[in-house]
Amino acid sequence: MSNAVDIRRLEAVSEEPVSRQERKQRTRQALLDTALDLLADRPFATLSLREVAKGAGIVPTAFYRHFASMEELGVALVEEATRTLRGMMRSARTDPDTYQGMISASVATVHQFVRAHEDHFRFLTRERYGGGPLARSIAVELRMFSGDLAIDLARFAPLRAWSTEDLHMLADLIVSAMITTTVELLEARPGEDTKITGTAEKRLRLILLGIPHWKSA
Amino acid sequence: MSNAVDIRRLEAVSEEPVSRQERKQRTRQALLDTALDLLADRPFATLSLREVAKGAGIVPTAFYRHFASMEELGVALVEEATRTLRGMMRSARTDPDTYQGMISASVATVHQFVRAHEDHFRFLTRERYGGGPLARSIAVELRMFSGDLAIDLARFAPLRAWSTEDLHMLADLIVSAMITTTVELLEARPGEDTKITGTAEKRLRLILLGIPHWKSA
DNA sequence: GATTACAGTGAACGACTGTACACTGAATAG
DNA sequence: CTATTCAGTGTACAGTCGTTCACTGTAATC
Repeated sequence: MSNAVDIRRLEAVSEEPVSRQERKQRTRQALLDTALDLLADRPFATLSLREVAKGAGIVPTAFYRHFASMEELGVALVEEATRTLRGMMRSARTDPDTYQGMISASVATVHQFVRAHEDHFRFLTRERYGGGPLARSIAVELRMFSGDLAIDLARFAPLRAWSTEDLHMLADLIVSAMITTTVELLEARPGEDTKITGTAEKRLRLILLGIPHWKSA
Repeated sequence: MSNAVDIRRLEAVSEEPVSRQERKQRTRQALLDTALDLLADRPFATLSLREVAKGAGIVPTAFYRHFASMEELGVALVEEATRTLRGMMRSARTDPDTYQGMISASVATVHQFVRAHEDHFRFLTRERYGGGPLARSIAVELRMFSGDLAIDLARFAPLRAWSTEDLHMLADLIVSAMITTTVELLEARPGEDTKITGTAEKRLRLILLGIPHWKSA
């Protein structure tokens, strides 16, 4: 659980001199980590400044040395999580080999990233639809994600003739299918992963099957 | 805004004698309506018992005459909202005419129901991924919804040979596309509706285009 | 070596939270 | 007509909340 803090506190043991900047940055990260921990089973709006501060091992008033408000902490969290998201996008960009190869590679990438950064993805999927100010900035980020995907898709031979509008429609459809998969993975009990990724691949295959027969009207 | 209460309070004007049961049921409904109002821009977990009670025109302690806790109020809200959802499902069940007719009719039904019950759909989409105990019961309800859709789909000629597993995969895909559309409608600025429903129809068309060429794996 | 900058401290505040308890008054039951 | 039921009242209490303010001790600067 929230033991990240205690580990961090051990830095006194290692003999390397820690600059003030480094110390500050570590506390800041401890705040972010604590918040992410607490977010495992609650929406962001229910976090209190005091409990985040306590979890990070500082007194409530010291919180303000790092963020002007909880909302600002939330924005930083969105940035951290979307960095992971962009990393995933970068990993998934692969040479258009076969349809099937591309599908299973993409699903595998999503699977791997979700499992390696569960808290980031949980945060993003939770707060995306949660209302509040974070939802808006996450929506912007997801739109960029979808836009990038549309650009990638445009390079595929069967899609070269598609209008940008249709490409965005397709990209949105793929993204929302992937979000569904992400949520399923986050809610899965152990051992259900292969079933979920299998269904995810089927969904993508079905979508891509329609592409050759598409007429925009 | 939250004037539902005041309207309700006018019942004293109408001369019909109101039984005690009726009065109680009205207050209960006022609590639900107030909560739904407050949920317009905040997650459920941030609602306080006191403000819901105040909005319904009763003192905080009287809240307990109707619900044992806010969570129980939330469960009642899920029931109310899913009643709307089932109503939509019933309306959308139409004779399998043409593909295109079925698609535009379904999208039109979703559009109409979302606009007529924005607060219910906002509540469902927000809390579905919001964590907490409500998310689970909403997930159960959505799975039933998806299951019903799978059964309906099985009646279509091109889908008669499909395995139940594949039918569920297809139903889930359609449901998540529809949820995306719902969220888009709820976030839309006035005038964007036709663009959104247009895209929604395209998404469904693309999905259905793949069906004739499907081979299970 | 003296001075400054600043991350973290600790007490105090007013506002708000859920809930316990004893109550009132009117619709209902006998 | 009397007794009971029960939705709603009002007070009170112990917690938690965000934020204020004056402070301390040490790393960084001159």
